[in-house]
Amino acid sequence: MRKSTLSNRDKDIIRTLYRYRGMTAWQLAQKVHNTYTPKNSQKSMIHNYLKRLKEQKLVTSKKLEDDAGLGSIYFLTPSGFNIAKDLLNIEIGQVGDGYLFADDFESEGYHTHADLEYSIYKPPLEQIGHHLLLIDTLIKLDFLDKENLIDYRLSMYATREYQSDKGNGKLRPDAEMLIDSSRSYFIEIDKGTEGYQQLYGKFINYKHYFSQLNKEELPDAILFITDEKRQLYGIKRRWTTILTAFLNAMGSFSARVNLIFAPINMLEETISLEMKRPYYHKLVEERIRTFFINKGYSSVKFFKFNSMLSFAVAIKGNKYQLIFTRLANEFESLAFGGFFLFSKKMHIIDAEIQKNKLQRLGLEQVILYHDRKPYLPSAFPKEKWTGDQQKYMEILFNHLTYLPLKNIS
DNA sequence: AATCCCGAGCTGTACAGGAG
DNA sequence: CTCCTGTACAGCTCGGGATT
Repeated sequence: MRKSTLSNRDKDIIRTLYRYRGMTAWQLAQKVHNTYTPKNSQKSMIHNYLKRLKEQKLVTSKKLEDDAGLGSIYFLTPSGFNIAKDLLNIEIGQVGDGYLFADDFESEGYHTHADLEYSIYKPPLEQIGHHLLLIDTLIKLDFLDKENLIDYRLSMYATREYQSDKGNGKLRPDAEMLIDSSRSYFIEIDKGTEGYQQLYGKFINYKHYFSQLNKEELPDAILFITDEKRQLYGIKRRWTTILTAFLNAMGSFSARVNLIFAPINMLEETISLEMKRPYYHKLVEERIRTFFINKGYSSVKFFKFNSMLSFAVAIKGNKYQLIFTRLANEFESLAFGGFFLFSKKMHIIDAEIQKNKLQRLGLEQVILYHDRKPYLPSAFPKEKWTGDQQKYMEILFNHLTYLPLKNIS
């Protein structure tokens, strides 16, 4: 007979279900066996344990509807939930920031887990597909080949309430990710169910939240993750809708906070670019410099407007060329948002440079890319643009050069 | 007290077969 | 076909008790 005490495996499974709320047997096998592709035997072992835990009424499950895939989602019952709190040494009323990485070597006085209510823990059964795509994304992050530290926390910890001049609000991203403990990203799972108006409302909420933060507190980006199927059909159309809603809603924040869109099967290269972005910025400067020196300019200088909006100036005699430059991934917004702000501030920038008795030749845009050429929508839904954006877009497409970051030799 | 032995329970593998 | 259950079993650990 099996004793009623829990084995280490049982405990591991309960802890994992506490951290990730609800998971499929496959996802659980990935985490518990610490491999991205569990073997059949490892999977069947998880089933064995899950069955026993279900008999002990610590775990329950719900069959998935067809649209969310086959199989079941497993999660803790209220009594399993309480046992998990014991196993994780969660004290009554404990507050934790929810970041998972430090969990295994928790230091004195620092807690990752919080004493949550069961109702907050219980996975959202009406949006199972959405939740499972989130868990897939997080597990994929775990198994990335990475030299940088990536940490994340789920929405139950990432939610924040705020007060802005537009009133009180609540921001509830699906998850939040940290690279190297400092660069922060909000993660949104996109099942394609939200239309333009809902997306616009979502970004307006982000804008209100951002508007009451200090500059240093702004995240690097909002990461939109979509499922794999979308890559085959309609990804560009979907991206254009999201991008338009973002640029219309965010105002000047679209020049500071990036919006990055990636189907889950492109997560590796997207995250890999994010990890190396600070390093790549140096390469960008070298690349731009040689590009313009080769075009006959005598020197190239780099500046930042308001300590954030970077641009370059190439000088030839007493004339200069103004250069807007960005490193961009296939689907991201910063090149657009940055260019909008740059266009608005251009007269100030010009006036500053012209103090040195220089005469402007023109404006040129150079967008650098690493793996994939950035996708620039050829047709934006014009009727949705607000203000001067249509005009700026047309300027952007004028004199636009793409440069690969790596020298193609 | 140190050593040895045994068995209970834990862990992992394998396979048959039911349900959908 | 996949997901899941039921079952069998081998290897291993660990603890209790007997033997030295």
